[in-house]
Amino acid sequence: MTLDPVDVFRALGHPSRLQIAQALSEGDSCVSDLRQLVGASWSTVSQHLSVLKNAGVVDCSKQGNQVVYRLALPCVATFTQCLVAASKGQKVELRTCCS
Amino acid sequence: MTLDPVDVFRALGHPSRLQIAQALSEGDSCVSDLRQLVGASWSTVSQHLSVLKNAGVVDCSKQGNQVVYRLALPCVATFTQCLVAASKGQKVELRTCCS
DNA sequence: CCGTTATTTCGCGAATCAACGAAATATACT
DNA sequence: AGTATATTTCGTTGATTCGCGAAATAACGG
Repeated sequence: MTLDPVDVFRALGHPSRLQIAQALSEGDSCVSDLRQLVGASWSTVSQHLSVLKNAGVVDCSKQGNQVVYRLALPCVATFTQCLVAASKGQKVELRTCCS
Repeated sequence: MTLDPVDVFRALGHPSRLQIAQALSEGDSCVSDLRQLVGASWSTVSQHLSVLKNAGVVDCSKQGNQVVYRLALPCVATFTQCLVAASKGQKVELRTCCS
């Protein structure tokens, strides 16, 4: 859990992992929901979540018999929105980053 | 030059490339300056610049016999600052992103 | 045109990453 | 304890990335 900026970028530099981060920006999720979202095997999704967690992008807690993941770096959501907007040629003003 | 968010993250997910992006946020540079900065061979630096350019993070123009690179996505600088601050446990308010 | 400087492209071996099934671990329920 | 569900870890195999030297390109000055 080093929170090295390079690790954050590398963690998000994969379609499934970015998709997971974007989903978590809308609310916490358990692994099965995320598994359905990205459409990969349990082990693959778990590995992706591990990468995101080690980079400090997400963290998790156990609730009952399932593990709930949440976005630990909200600025990732705003930055990604910014990139998505930029890819459509739009300009975006973002008030806050990092919380 | 797809400007796919995943490509942006992947491009920045390498120490040398992030270093280049951060340097360019302070001002434009030619390739030799960037080569000295990251301390790699010409071919390696050129390849890194190519990755950044294809992702839409930087662009370049020829001035005389040298190629000058500039940061095409200013929000990368603010987001990276945000991550650096977060890694030190600080909170940061950023007014604007993307321009 | 020729040499020089600046940069990119090519090709390759070494290292890292990705995805998955199988096995292991954890937790809850009975 | 024993079973079922949820998730992670392990081992492997194929794909991708990294870094570099050598060769190719581009632009300038003589």
